[in-house]
Amino acid sequence: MKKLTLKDIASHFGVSISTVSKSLKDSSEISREVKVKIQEYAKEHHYKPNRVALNLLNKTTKAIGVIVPNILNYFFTQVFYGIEQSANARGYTIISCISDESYKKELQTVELLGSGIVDGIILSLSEETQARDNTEHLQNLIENHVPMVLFDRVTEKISCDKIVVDDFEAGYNTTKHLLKTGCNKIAIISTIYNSSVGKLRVEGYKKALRESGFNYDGKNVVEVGKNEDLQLLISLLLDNREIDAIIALDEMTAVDTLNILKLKGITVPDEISIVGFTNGRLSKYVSPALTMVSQHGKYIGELAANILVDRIEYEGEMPFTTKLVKTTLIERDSTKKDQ
Amino acid sequence: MKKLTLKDIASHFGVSISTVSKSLKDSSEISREVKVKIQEYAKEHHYKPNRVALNLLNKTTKAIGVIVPNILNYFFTQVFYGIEQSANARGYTIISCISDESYKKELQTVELLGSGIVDGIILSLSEETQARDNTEHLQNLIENHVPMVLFDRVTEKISCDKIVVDDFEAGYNTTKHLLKTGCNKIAIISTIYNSSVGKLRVEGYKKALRESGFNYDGKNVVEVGKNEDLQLLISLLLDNREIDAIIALDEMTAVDTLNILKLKGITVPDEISIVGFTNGRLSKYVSPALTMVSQHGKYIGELAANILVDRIEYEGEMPFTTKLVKTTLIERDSTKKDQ
DNA sequence: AAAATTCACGAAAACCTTTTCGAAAAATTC
DNA sequence: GAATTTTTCGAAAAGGTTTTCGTGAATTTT
Repeated sequence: MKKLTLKDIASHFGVSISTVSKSLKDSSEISREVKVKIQEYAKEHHYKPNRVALNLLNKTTKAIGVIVPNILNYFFTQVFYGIEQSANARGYTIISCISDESYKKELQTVELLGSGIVDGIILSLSEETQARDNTEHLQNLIENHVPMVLFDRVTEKISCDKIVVDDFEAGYNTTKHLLKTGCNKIAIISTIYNSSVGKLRVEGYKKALRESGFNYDGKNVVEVGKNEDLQLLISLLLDNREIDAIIALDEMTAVDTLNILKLKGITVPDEISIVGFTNGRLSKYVSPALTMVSQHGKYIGELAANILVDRIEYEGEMPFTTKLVKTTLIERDSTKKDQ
Repeated sequence: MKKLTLKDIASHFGVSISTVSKSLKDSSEISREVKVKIQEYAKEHHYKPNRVALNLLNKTTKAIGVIVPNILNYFFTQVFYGIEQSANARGYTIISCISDESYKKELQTVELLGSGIVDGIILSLSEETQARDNTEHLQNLIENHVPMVLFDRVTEKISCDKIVVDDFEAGYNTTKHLLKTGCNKIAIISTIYNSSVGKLRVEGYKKALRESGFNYDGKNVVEVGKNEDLQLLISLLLDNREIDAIIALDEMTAVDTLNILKLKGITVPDEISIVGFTNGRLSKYVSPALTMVSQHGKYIGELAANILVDRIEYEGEMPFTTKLVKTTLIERDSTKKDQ
């Protein structure tokens, strides 16, 4: 019933455990005769060395833990895919966990992964963690010398390697682009106003407006909570102020917004332009196809995995780095052409 | 630089390892005085028991391995989400791997996970594995007494717990439904003709046709390879035969088909109806919104995790079960109303 | 034939933790 | 004060593997 161990094989042949171990490693210390019979027996019974024992022995697991807030979000799926690819290429397995945007779950997961079952951790903060600004659990990790890479949703309080999207620039650039196409009454719809990412995009947006001589109007930034009615909020927005462009900070909201505008008989992009964040699978297929900001999720994942493995495998001191990944605007049909 | 162990704490206080271990477990064997000073020291230095050592000791890891062919496919993402939820609720962590539809990668992953780092495995076969019909690696797993649950893409050659979508019935029902709406020149577009799933759907389709007195015409089943041009294949199909409905066996293809038909000036559903498989995020948002077959991915994931954990934790003998999960047709605007 | 070398294997430590059992010291009972 | 109990701690095993070192036997060298 139980798994075959070296000890089992040893007692079967009346030899020592070391002899079996060496035989299976084809060591020259063992006579040909003994080696082959042990090797054959092992192969026949599908012997596999117990990895847990090896992990303990080697003090390394060749695994990295990944904690993402939400796997149903396409950006994170892409990052995850990138991590998996790169980590695998470098001989590491992935242990993946979902924090579900919950601080508690993130905490539990971090504690679990920090207890030796992985060689390092890649993490993007849950929204609740960012809202509470409670990062003690991560500080513990650092003090326990667990290598860590933070991506996308990061915190200044922890010093470690980080990869961030240039969300400030992204907000700035998309706003600039909309201004160039003749829009200047630009609204933002944010579902992530608690996260660093959301705030940075809004800041970039403000800067672009100011630079072009338009003053920033806080009322044009609509915050949508978890169970709030987007349709209602958009109606409210449009009734109260004149709007000629909307920036939606996630893909779902961008698509929803498009549909709501269509329902209201508003033509996109003639009356109102739309730009969304996260270039996922939806935006290409709706009509008009949506202009989106790509954050290059897969690339970020690959980068994160490589940086982490570098740190795990490098013996000496290494300064922490923060990589800034630029976004790309993918122009489709929900915005007017640049003149 | 290294992690704090019981031994370190022991030598710091000049006591034995057992004393430290017991102190941290608040054992009554240890004097209050000694206990508190050790507990405080441990807390201060963020001591965490090494999980790898515990795993070895307990011969259990409280982790389950998940191998899916493709994480970018929404069905698998959903299953994954379900597994994560249920496994977590029962105290298990997930180690997730992607086989990328490759036999080789599946093999490697199975070997890795089978070596003691997880208590059980949940797996859906890669397409290549199914095409080759090579399941030796899974047989080894069984012989090594690693509990396993196969889902969606399964094989008869391995006896273990399985969860399958009733793809035969799904193919049958969608065809029946299309027939009822007045379509009887129904084509199928399959990107998964090598997989059990794809074949079953086509079989169900055949049965429905025969039952209604239409004879099955193999030429109406279009197989689309990885790099083939869908647009071309659809044109070919429509030029050669009269078609009034198309069943697409995955979501991407359904959406693509819709766009191709629109491009050709064919109205959906008046001239041609479309039904797609996998009720993901795309189908709701295209116009007309697509009628889709939902396979209840999240539910399947939850079921898989629960069955696996049951088997892991149950001591005695338990017969293997195969659960058949029924699909649901989600009617939207790409099919005509039932009369 | 004695000395040196090679061969073939076993013992034991190390990785870290928990737990059982034993034992010394302290406290209690008579 | 002697006998008994309680308190408090340590030694050791177990989990599975790898690796270093040691040892006896066989072989080779002189």
